[in-house]
Amino acid sequence: MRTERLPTLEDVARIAGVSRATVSRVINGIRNVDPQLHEVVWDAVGRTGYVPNRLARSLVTRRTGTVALVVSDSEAHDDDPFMGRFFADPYFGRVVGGLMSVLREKGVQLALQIVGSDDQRRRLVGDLRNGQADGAIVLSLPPIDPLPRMLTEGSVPAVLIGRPSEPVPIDYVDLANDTGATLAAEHLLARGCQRIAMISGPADVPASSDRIAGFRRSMARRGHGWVPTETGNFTRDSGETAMRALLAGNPELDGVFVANDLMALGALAALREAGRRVPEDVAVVGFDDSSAAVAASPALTTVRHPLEDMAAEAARLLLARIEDPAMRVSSVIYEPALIERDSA
Amino acid sequence: MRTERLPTLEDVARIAGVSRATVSRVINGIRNVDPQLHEVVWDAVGRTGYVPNRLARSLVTRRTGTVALVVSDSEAHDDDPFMGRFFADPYFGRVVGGLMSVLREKGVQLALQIVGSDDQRRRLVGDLRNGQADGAIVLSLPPIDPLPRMLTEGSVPAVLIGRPSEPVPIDYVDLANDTGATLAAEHLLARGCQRIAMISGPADVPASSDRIAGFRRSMARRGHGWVPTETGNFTRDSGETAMRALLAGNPELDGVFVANDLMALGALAALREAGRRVPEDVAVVGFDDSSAAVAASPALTTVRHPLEDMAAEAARLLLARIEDPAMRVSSVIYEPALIERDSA
DNA sequence: CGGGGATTGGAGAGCGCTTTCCGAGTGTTA
DNA sequence: TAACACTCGGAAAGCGCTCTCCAATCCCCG
Repeated sequence: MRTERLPTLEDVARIAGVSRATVSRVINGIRNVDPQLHEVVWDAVGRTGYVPNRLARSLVTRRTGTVALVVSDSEAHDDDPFMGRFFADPYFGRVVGGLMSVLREKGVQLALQIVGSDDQRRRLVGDLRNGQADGAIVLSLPPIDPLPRMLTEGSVPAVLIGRPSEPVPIDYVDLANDTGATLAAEHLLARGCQRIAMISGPADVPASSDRIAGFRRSMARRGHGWVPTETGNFTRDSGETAMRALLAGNPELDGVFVANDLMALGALAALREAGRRVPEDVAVVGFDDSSAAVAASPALTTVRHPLEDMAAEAARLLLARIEDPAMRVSSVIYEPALIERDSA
Repeated sequence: MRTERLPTLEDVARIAGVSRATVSRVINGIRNVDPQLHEVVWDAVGRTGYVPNRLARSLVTRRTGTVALVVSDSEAHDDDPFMGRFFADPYFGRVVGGLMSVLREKGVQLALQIVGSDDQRRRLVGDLRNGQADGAIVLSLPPIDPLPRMLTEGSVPAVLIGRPSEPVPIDYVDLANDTGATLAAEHLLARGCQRIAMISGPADVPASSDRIAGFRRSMARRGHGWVPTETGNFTRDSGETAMRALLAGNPELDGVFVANDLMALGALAALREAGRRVPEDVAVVGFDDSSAAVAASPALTTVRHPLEDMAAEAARLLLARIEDPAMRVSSVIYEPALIERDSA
């Protein structure tokens, strides 16, 4: 590869017969530059094929036009298949899609960052403070995560998707998970289900515990003080396993709320295997309204989680905070809705 | 937000009582520095909480430690829902997961770039040449895409996932799509299917046309010179529509090869709706072995597309090319395998 | 026709880092 | 002890850009 040097501002300036400063002004549209010169400069830019060097520009402006999408994972179990699962999960894609829908038109780039250890988190915050990116959208996976606090302490503009596990003055967007669970409970009850069980996610992550709490509370209010529950980890297989366990312990069950669609898919398989018809014998309500819900058969009745919208809102919030770091800390909570299909 | 200036190399040097150059050497582990000084410097780094500024470093080293994941789309239909679909598709996540599995341990970042117009492509190539990233992994969606050629002409290290639509001297990884289609054909034939149809993807994208060609060729060799075909666009809904059309024109059909799992899901729905049992009445073979395949009911017999592995290999290839730009252009073709499940 | 204000272009000082080039210090050999 | 080869740290020149000064030019009005 020839190291043919690329044209720089300097080159353009020489060709246009003006100073670097002038070219810079023209390119950035600053101040009134004599229209004649203006044209001469653009002409030179065209002839040289000049492209501004973003790195150099960022170094002085302290702006990169990039935001980081940080996935904060718990300690990596090394050759851990987890991240693979995470990326393949529709969750990740939906978030990226939502973010890009607003970032793209603003010409802002997205840089992906995975941190799995506190050391990596420290390094990340350091880089961010150094202006590696203008801000961060954070997807926090571990039950308790020091990252949000580190970010605020480093005064790095950041927005979480999902509420922080411990109270931290940081912007976030979240779903009213408890309301969603309530919707599911009421639907199951309204259908006439009598023996209702639940397949939950890990009890220690906020989104999951909110769903558990919301579901239990609603059921208790309607006289169901005890809800048989099995815990999964949001994967399809764990849903299948949980459903089998539930069936073994509660053969007479006629309704189940599954804390996400992927697990519901597994549950459906286990039910089919056990010869139960859905929804006739057992009604199933999922959560997320991911693409899996409509792919399932029967199509899943599920709680809609407007993840794309939430991610888009997170992006907007982040952009606003970057613009005005003194902005009041705010959070946006989305209301879920029940999507009725065939499984309940 | 206080603009408390972050410690720089200069500060560390002052505290350690040495010159900037020395600190730089210590930090980058260059040359033998007196072990004593070495320690003094690290101590100063620790005390100040110094973090090197990657931007500044990149500006001089011409290395960013970042590779771009470029999604080259056709002209955006503006408020086009397409990108949303694309990100939500398991395809995107699987690629990201595969890439990260390699990049992560090398400490290389991934920056996401979407280009929808030739203008954006030009700008992208310019930025890349300017060292915005060390190289690019390209996901090319349009039937004919000038990007690969632009990249090679700009001598930007790049690797395509999927072969280029027109011959360009560029590294790529691809799947032997035709072989995959052959696998599907033989399986259907071996099952004893007599009237076999196909739901293909858009005829103008390479991956899709290879599947069509491979399938037709294999069928022809076995005496089936004519294969009823409907074209979809790789979405679930298009698969459903295509299946209906196929059924309408060929009510007696007993086997169908669907060019990806998502469309197969739709086909399954259409078959169910038409009262056909799968696989008893109609055998269905999908393509990709995405998570949708196992989620489907009946679980899809499908052609495995090792996308994660391919993406990982693409990342390795890219890293190698960045290291040695003169490296011979190479391509890696993966062999698909038939995964037998319940639908055929 | 001269002076004040407004407008415009240029010089140059950085942004934070790497790296070449040197000179000074150390050890080795004849 | 002198000559030589090394080793090691520091000074300084950039990487490509922005932006603050400041000087030059222009216009308008008295």
